[in-house]
Amino acid sequence: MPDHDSAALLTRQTKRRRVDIGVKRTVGSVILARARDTLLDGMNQSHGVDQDGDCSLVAGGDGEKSNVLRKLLKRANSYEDAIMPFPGATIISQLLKSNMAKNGGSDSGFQGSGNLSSGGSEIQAEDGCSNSSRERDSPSDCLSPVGRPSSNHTPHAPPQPLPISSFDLDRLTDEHLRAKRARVENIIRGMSHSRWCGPAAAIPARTPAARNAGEAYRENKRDMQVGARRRRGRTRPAPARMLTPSSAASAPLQKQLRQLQEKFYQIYDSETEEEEENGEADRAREREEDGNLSEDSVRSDGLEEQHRDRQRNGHDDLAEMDPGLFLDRARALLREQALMDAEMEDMDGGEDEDRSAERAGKRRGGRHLAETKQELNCAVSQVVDTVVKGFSSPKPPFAPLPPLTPDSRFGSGVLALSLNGDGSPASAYHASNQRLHCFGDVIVPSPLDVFGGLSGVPTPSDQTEALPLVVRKSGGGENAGLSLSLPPPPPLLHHPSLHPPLAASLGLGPPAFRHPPQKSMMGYPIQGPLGGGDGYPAGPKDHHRSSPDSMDMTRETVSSGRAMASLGGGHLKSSPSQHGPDGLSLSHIKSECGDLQDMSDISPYSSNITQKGLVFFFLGCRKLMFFYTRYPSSNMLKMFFSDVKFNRCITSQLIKWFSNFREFYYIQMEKFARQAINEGVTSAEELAVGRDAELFRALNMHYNKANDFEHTPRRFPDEAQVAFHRFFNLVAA
DNA sequence: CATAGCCCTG
DNA sequence: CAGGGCTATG
Repeated sequence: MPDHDSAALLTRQTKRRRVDIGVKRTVGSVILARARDTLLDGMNQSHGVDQDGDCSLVAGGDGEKSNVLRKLLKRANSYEDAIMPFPGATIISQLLKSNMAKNGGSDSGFQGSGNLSSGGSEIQAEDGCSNSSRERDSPSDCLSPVGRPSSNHTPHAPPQPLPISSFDLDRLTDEHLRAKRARVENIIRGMSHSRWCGPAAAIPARTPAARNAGEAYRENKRDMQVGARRRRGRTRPAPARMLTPSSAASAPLQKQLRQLQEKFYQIYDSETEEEEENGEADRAREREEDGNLSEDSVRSDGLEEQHRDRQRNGHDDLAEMDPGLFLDRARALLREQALMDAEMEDMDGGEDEDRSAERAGKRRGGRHLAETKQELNCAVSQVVDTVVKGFSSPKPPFAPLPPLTPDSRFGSGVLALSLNGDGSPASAYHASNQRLHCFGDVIVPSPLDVFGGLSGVPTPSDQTEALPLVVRKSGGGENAGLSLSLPPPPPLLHHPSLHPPLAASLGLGPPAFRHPPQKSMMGYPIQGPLGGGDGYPAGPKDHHRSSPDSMDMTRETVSSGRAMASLGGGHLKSSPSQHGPDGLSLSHIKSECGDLQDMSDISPYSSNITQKGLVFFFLGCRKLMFFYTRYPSSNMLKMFFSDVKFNRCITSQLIKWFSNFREFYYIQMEKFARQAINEGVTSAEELAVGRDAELFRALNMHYNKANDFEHTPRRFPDEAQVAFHRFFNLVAA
C-alpha cells in the first residue's frame, strides 16, 4: 500500500478519485500538452492553450474540467492512433500461421480446421442451422442420404443409400434439368420486359445499414436506422460515404441488380423447391463435389426460407434483397448447374448402351443447361461490370481513400477486392485461406486474419454491395469465390482502408495500398476525439500517425499455440468446460439480450456455438486488441470481428469490455504512478516502461495473460510509458 | 432518442 | 467483468 495514501483512502472516494484520475487522462493530457511542447515541435499554439487550461485544471482540479480533461486525455491517449490495430494483424496472422504449423497433423487440420471448426461447431451449428449444418457432411453422406437426419426434410430421399444409382439419378437429373431450363427460359424471356417494383424497393436495399440480406431484412428498421446513425456516428467525420458501393453504384445499377435478382429468384426458388423434392441425392452430390458449395448452401439454407418468405410476400421484398447476396446465390445456382454438367459428363464416361438414349437426352439437357448457365453468367457478369464501372468511374480505382469511415469501408472493401483479383499478394493468401472463412458457423481464421490485416473485415452487416465484385473476382476460383461471397459468415473482403498502414508497414499489401490511403488511414480516428476532430489540432496524433514505421509489427510474434486456442481454437471445443484459463464467458451476451432468438442472428457463432467457446475466443481477442487500441469504436470492432454479427447488444457489450479494459489500464497507470512517487521518483523522465517494467508486466498480465503475444505490439510499451508519464506528472502535481 | 463513454458498485 | 447511473453528443 505504499502507493496509496492509506487504506482508508481507497474507499469510494478514493476509488472515485482514482477513476477521476482516469479522468486525469485528461489531466494526463496536460502532461501530454507539455510533452507535446517538448517532444513535439509544432502545434504549439493550441498546446499553449491547452497547457494553460490544463494547468489551471491541474491546479484547480475541479470537476468542471473533468470533461475537458477527459477529452484532452483521450486525445492524448494517442498510442492507439499510432499503433493502429492493423499492425496487430501481423501478429495475429503470424499467430495463425504458427499455429497452423504447430497443429502439425492438422495443417491439414487447418483446412481441416475449417472443417474442424465447422465440425466442432457443427454440433452447435445444428441448433441454429439444423439441416444446413449437415451440408458439411462427409461424402459418405452422399452415399447414404438416409443417414442424414435432415432426410426427414426430404421425403423423397431414397430409402436405400446407394441404390439411387445411375438410373434414378439420370432420370431425376434429366427432369430436373428440363424443368430448370424451361423456367430459365421463361425468365430470361421475361427479362426484356421485366417490370420494376417501384420506389419501395429502391431504398432499403441500399441503406447504409444494408447488411447481409438475410439479416438486414429481419432487423427492424429501427435497428437499421440505428446502424446508419451509428455509422454516421460521432466518432468520425464521415465524408467517405461516397465510396460506399451503394452510393457509387446507385440507382441504375440497383435496378439492374434487382432485375437480375428477380430473375434469379424465379429460378432459384423453383430450384430449391425442386431440390427438396428430389431429395437429398442431389445435395449429397453437390456436397461431394464441392465443399464450398456446400458451405454456401449451408449458409444459404438459413436464408432461403427468409427469402422464400419474402418472395411470397411480394416482389418488393425481393427487390430489397441485398444484391450481394443475390449474386451470391446466383453463383450458387450456376455452380449447381455446373455440377450437374459435370455429373452428366461423368456418367457419360462409361456405361451400358441401353442408356445411350438417356444420355442423349442428358446431353441435350446439358446443352440447355449450358445455355442457361451462360445466360445467367452473362447477366451476372453484366451486373458485376456495371458495379465495377460504377466504382471505378467516379473515382480512380485506387484513388486515395478518404479517411476511413464506417461507410467508406465498404467501398474500400470493394476496391480491395478488385485489387486482389488482380493477383495481388494478398490474393494468393486469400486463395489459400479464404476457404477457411466460409465454414458456415465457425470461422476461425477470420478474426485472426482480421488482425492480420490480410483479410478485410466487413461485418456481415456491412458486407453488401461488395459481393458483386467478389463474384466477379472469384470468377473461377471456387474457394475464393464462394468463401468471399458467402453472406452470413462474413466473407473476407479486403479492407484497404484498414490495410494500408499495415500493408505499408508489412509490405504485405498490394502496392496500391501503400500510398494514398496511408495518410488518411493513419488519420483515422480510432477513437473519436483522437481523430483531431473537435477542432483540435491533431498535432500529437499526427505525430504518431505519421510514423508508419512505428507500426511495423512484424516483430510481434506469437509464441504459444494457445493463442490459437484462445483466438480461434477455443471455440472449436464444444465442450462447455473448456474455454481457457480465463474461464470467461460470453454467455452473458446471450442472456443479457433476453431475446435469444434475435441473438442467434447475431453471429454465426452465437446461435450455435457454445457460448463459452465464443466467449473465450472473444474475450481473448478483445483483450489482445486492446494492445492496439484503447478506444475501438463499434465500427472498429465490427471490422475486426467480422465473424460476429453485431447487434446492439453485442456491440455495447464489446464496448463495455473495452471500457473495462481501459479502466484497468488507467487504474494501473495511476497506481504505478503513485507508487513511483512514493518511492521518491521526481521526474517522469526517470520512469521508463520497458517490457520488464512492472507496469508493463501488470498490463501484459491482464491483457495478455496467456502470452498470446510473445511480444506485445512494439509500441505498446512506449505508449504505455507516455501515458504513465502523464499520470505520474499528474499525480505528482 | 440512441449511442458511447465514464464512474461506481457489486 | 456486469450492470446501473449519468453525461455528452448527434
